[in-house]
Amino acid sequence: MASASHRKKQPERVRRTLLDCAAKLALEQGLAAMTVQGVCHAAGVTKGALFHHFASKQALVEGVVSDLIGQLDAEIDAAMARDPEPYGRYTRAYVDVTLHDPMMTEGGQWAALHISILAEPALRRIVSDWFAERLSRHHGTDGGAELELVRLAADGAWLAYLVRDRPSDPVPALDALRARLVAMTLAGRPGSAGDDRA
Amino acid sequence: MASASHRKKQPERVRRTLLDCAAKLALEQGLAAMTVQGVCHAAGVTKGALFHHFASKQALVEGVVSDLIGQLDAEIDAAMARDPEPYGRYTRAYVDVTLHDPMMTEGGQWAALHISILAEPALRRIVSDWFAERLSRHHGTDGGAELELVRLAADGAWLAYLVRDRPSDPVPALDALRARLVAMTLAGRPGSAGDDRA
DNA sequence: TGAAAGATACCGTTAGGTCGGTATCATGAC
DNA sequence: GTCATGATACCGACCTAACGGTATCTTTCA
Repeated sequence: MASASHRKKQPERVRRTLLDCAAKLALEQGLAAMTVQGVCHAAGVTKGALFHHFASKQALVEGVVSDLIGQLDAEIDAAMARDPEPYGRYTRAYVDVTLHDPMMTEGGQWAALHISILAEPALRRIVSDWFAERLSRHHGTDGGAELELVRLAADGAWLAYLVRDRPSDPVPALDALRARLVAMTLAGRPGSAGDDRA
Repeated sequence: MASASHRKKQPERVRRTLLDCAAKLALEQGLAAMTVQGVCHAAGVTKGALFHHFASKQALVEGVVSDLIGQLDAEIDAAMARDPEPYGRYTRAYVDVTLHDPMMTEGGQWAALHISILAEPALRRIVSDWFAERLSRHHGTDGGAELELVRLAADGAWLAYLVRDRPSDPVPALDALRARLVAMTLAGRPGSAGDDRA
């Protein structure tokens, strides 16, 4: 809040603060409502500083998105590391992370941001590329049709919990759904009975 | 295009034209890029006319959204009327309509608009209410957990085809997925074998 | 001292919205 | 019929505000 003038200069820290504040504002009201003035004010810095660190608003936003995706990426990696079963490992991690409580319940704010991201073509590209890369990387273990169905359902659930802007429902059957989806990934594995993978 | 001044006044027609042009522009470039000036120009009227028919831009946009939802609603009703099997009738119609080719392939333009709609809280409310109403109406025939899963997967597929901004893929396995989802709705019906509805 | 970091003041654009005016329409009286 | 009259439909110039971005000047650090 206080002016950062006659203070010890910490460029990296300011840059991080800018990124964090931008993410926070975007989370609260969506990307469209996020203004550079607002970010500067939240970060206790002036526009001069912001435009010193980021060439444009677009650059700032892309930085935020990359951060977010990196975070998601890391969480998925962590979830995969805890899973002994190779078949469908990525899909399970994906379901686990995207349908994890903090992601959904915490104000449902992630929603606004994610949607805003998808609304902008340039940012959509980033997400799209990440998805494609991740998918091709695990094609060997997660290429089955039933696994794709599971991931689609997870996306749909994410979307559904996103659309209901009434946070009255305390995320009702989310855990049940997650368990069911995880079970589906295991039911289709090679050593299992119902083996109908395409 | 020509000025509608010394012309026979047709308020309803102008209103409709405004709505249609707004929808078209929103489809082409997303809601955020849709400007009242643009709509007026496309409709061959001035801002005075627009703000005479709609109290604000928000009102115009809400009108567009309501129109769109009404259209979707009608398509679903039509699909349901063609379906003899009561169990899961709504879910099948939902899958059929949302994953229908024109909705997806046609320039992928619906995507931009739908996403824009979901990005704005006020509009999200409209969609949310419609969903809730429709769901509660068919709770008797479409309340099963496996049907919910099918609808979620349809939503996920819709989202997936929406995110890929590369229209290079000619909607690959869409028909297969649709068939699979429809089959799932029929497999779980009372007279069938796998009867595990909750 | 000179380059990086940040502040302050300013600009050009563009958007949604307003406002007074004008043309057209629906009436009812005569 | 037609003519006054009030309401509706529409025009078009103007307003205001906020946004992203720039230019320049000051402070801090190595």
